Amino acid sequence: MRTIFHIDMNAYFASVAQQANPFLRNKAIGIGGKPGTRSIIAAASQTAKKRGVKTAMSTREALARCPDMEIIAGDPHLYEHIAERFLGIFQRYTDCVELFSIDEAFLDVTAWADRWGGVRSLALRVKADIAKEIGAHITCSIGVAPNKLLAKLGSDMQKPDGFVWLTKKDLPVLFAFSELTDFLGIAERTRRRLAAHHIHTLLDLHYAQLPILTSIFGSSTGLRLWLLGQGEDPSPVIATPPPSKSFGNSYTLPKDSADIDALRKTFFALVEKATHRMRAELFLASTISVTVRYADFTFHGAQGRLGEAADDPLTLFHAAWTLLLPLLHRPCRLLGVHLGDLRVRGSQASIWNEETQRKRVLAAIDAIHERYGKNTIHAAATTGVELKRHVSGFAPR
DNA sequence: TCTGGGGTCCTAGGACCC
DNA sequence: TCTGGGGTCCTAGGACCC
Repeated sequence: MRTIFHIDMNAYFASVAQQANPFLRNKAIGIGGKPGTRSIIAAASQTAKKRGVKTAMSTREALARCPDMEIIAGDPHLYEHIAERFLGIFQRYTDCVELFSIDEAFLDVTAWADRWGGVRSLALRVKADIAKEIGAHITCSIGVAPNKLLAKLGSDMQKPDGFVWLTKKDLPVLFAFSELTDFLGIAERTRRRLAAHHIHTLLDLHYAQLPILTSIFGSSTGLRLWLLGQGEDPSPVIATPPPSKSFGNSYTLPKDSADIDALRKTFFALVEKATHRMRAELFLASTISVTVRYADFTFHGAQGRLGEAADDPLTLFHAAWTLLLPLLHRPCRLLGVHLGDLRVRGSQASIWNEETQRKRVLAAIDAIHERYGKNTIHAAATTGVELKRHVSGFAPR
């Protein structure tokens, strides 16, 4: 039997803001985009939550419910920096820590809990370390269970600053009092599909036959759901983060637009951003995909394979734009680009001067962005003059 | 003046090959 | 005139997570 911790930082982005700025403490704050930018609340303080603000609510609706809520811009670098620090704390207590997201982690403490005086004592130590070293305004909820699925359920059961220890013996009670969607991996669509087959509760799922579930959902998802119905989750805690598989950026326009020139500029900036992040991790992309969300909220996309893996924004932009252009026949709400099928950039020096020169130019652009910010240097292609020539040279597959 | 942005994984269906 | 089946790759889209 394994002993798994799931540690969830409470209202993480909002707590970080309140930890950093004492004036924000005990106030209704929400982390989100500027009002007027069709943004949502990524995190809300406890005070704001009490007033009806929920995570992922549109900023507009949140302000309607809580007019004096202060909207604070997110600070991704700070979140990452603090996440590294609590990762460091967790790693003192076990060698098996999986960072599940920026504010959550799974710990496999099977071999370690006794060494730290047992499960409860270990949980208290972790909480104490966070309070002492990161700040008393950043708290966490800890769920403990024999697998990740139940540990995650446990951390959700008591917020903020919770501690819930679940064992197999608790399953009948859990199944009787939880909703299907309380479990990791079941959201609204799956709930509806299950309901269409007369599976409405966790007990229904518990008694559902595996062949039925696989016939509805396919072998992989069907098996996962069946295991979920048994309270089982064999997935291990994976301590080494897997390499990135894609880099993407998307942007919701302040207003729906069909203005090709304006869309091109916006899109170029997106490709540049994704490319820059990819280059920073020394990858080249072999596939490129684009997405559009229209005013009616439907998504459409296209993808293509590059003749040769690339990492420079111009090549990638020209490829992406060729794919995107046919999709821009009606007003767009969102544009997105994803770079995928990544390969590691080789270190071999090019024998061609032109290639070396190109790489130097790109390195210089990266350095300028790094030092002076993202908007300091742009390709002439954004003016549209050189663009046509390049675009005609690319054939999507 | 409804509904973000970063990801991962899965599935369905078609093309193509043997 | 009819016509299997398996495998792989590719694309598009869906579902889910925080």
